[in-house]
Parts: sequence; structure tokens; C-alpha cells
Amino acid sequence: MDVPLLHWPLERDRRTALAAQGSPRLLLIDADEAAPVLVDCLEDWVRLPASQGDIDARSAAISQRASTHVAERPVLDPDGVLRSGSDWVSLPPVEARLLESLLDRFGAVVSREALARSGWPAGAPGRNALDVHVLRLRRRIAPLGFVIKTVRSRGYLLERGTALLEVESA
Amino acid sequence: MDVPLLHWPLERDRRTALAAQGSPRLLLIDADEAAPVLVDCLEDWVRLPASQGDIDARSAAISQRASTHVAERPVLDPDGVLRSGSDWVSLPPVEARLLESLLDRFGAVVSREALARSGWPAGAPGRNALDVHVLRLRRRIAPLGFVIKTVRSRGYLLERGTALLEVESA
DNA sequence: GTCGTGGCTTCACATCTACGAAACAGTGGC
DNA sequence: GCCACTGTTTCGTAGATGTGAAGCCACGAC
Repeated sequence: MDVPLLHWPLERDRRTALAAQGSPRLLLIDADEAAPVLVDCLEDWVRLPASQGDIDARSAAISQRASTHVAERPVLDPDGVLRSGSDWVSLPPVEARLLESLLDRFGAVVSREALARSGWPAGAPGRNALDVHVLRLRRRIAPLGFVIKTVRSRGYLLERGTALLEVESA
Repeated sequence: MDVPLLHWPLERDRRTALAAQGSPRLLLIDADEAAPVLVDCLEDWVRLPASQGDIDARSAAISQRASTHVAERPVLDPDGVLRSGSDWVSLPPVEARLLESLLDRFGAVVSREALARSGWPAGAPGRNALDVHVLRLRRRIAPLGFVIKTVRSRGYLLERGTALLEVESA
């Protein structure tokens, strides 16, 4: 709901990071700074000084757009392409099957056993294979704004990322 | 290209009309007027008095969004001429048939097998012929701003190129 | 507290396959 | 003969999958 406010051009890197992960953001620019070039619909800017009302209005507009543009859950088409909004990534066969399971129970826990069965119907390979594929899957879907949470000793759970916080500490 | 400017709330009806037909617009609101609630991505507003620079910046952003939102795809003549806007390229027979398939499923994956069938209805030549023709097709359509993405082990996908960084070699 | 262990994460590596790209050659129209 | 179109060979590279090992962390035993 809250749209992160950041100063422009001071927090240029943060803006780039947010844009890359498809998160909404509102740029606050100084009185004498040139207007930034917007990169997508999830961004807006206000020139300082600005009233709280204006800032709130623009935040609300961005939030609304974000909810229109970014679906609650992604869609996995039969070709292994995972889509969310206008973004997409292609998933290799094993990961596509894993994600299909997670998507069937979006927001709920899927046990490791169930995941392994859907990933390898003919029987799982080594014990570690599932872990590694979950790791790879996590990295692949991160740009779309989704995360796979671990529920220790229970399984995994797919949900939307919290979008607002993360700025990379490199 | 030009985004209509209209006064808010004076031209309320005009705004409604433009919104209804999906046209972009920029609202100019008086200093003491509350910020309007935006209805879609093709709208923005500035509080008066505003610099021409700010107005231009927001106009440009709206224009850009408008062009992004319109799922523009190229058109393929029966003669093998591919058109997009005012640009066109002529495609040789095999490549024209390949592109026709990709265009039928614009934005979605087309399998290599399906492509091969449409390119060579009588039967595909060597395994590599498709790769080479996709390569040639890519180079041919690049100037029009379209790209063919590879979805490994699944097929190919036609979509619009991302950036507008026109490289015109004279 | 500390220690150990199971559960999970991450990296490094090996293998195999799919794809990309250049270079070359044959064919046919003009 | 020149040139566009087509197809083939060949080589290089990036992606997909699996395995082993190191490390971190929570939690219970002590």
C-alpha cells in the first residue's frame, strides 16, 4: 500500500533497484532539478516543496496502478513461460513443474514430498536436487516480484514479495 | 504525440470523454484545488503554476505510456512485406512463412516444430536450417523494433523490442 | 549457557543438450 | 556474371540438470 518515497537524483541506485524489481516508487525532486524521465507506470514524481496532499494523491495513484498492473499471482502458461503483468521469464522443465505445484496452492504450504513428486514424477534424484531447484527458482522469479518462503520442516510457500523494503546491500 | 491539456475541474466533461475513449490527457489544476483521483495510466496532472519543463516532462511520460500500452504488432502483407508504422522490410518466402506463424501467436511461444512445419510444409531440411533462418529473420526485423526471443527447449517468441535507442546507420 | 544435529541454503563443479553464428556452396533470376 | 535466397557444415557458448561439500541457523539435549 505504501509507496516508497525517494530523493532524486540522490537515491538514483535505489530507484534503479526498485524499477528492476517492478516496485512502485515516488521520486521527490528538488526545486531546481530537471524532471526525471519516467521508465514505467509504477513511477511518479513531485517537485519539492510539495504539500502532503499532493504527495498522498500521487502515492495513491501509483498504488492503484500497481494493483491493476501487477496481478496477485503470476500465470504459468503451458510453454513454461511465467507471466506477471508485462514481464515474463521462461522456466526450464523441472522448475516449471515445481512452480506449477506451488501455484496450485498459492499462498499455502506445499510439502517437500509433494514438490519432489511433481518435479520428478518418475522418482526424485538425489536428496539435494529439490533444494537446488528451489534456489534457482527463487532467483528466477524474483524479478517478477514473487518469493518462495521456507516453512521449516513443513515445505515451501509461494507468495508475492513485499516489494517495498529490499534495497541491495552489495 | 501531443497530449491534450485540460483544466480541472473546469473541463470535467472533456476529461470523462477522453478517458472513455482511452485517450491520454494531462490535467492542469489550480493552486487551491484538490488533486484529482487518477483513473488510469494515461492520465496525469500538474498543479498550476507550473513550468513548461514540468508540463513537457509529464506529457512525454504519458505519451510513452500510451505507446507502451497499445499492443502494437507489425502487419505482414501477402507479398511478404512486413510493415510497422511507416517502416517496412521485405521478407523472403521462408522467412515470411516463419514470421506469419510467430505473428499468429504474437507474444506467445511457438515451438520449433510448429515453426519448421510452417516454414517448410513439405518437410524441413536439416536441423540447423531453422536456426539460421531465425537468425536472419531477427536481423531483418530488428530495424522495425521487434525481437524474437528464444525460450530454450521450447521455441521462439515474437515481441516488441524494449528500448527506443534507434541506431540509424545512414 | 554449549553443543550437536537435522534442515535448509549456497557454491563449485561436471555433464549434456540446445542454440547462435560464421563461413561456405548450390540454385535461379536478371 | 552478379546477387538474393537457401541450405549445410562446423565450432563455440550458454543453459539445464544433478552431485558433493561447506556453511548457517534454529532447536532441543545436556
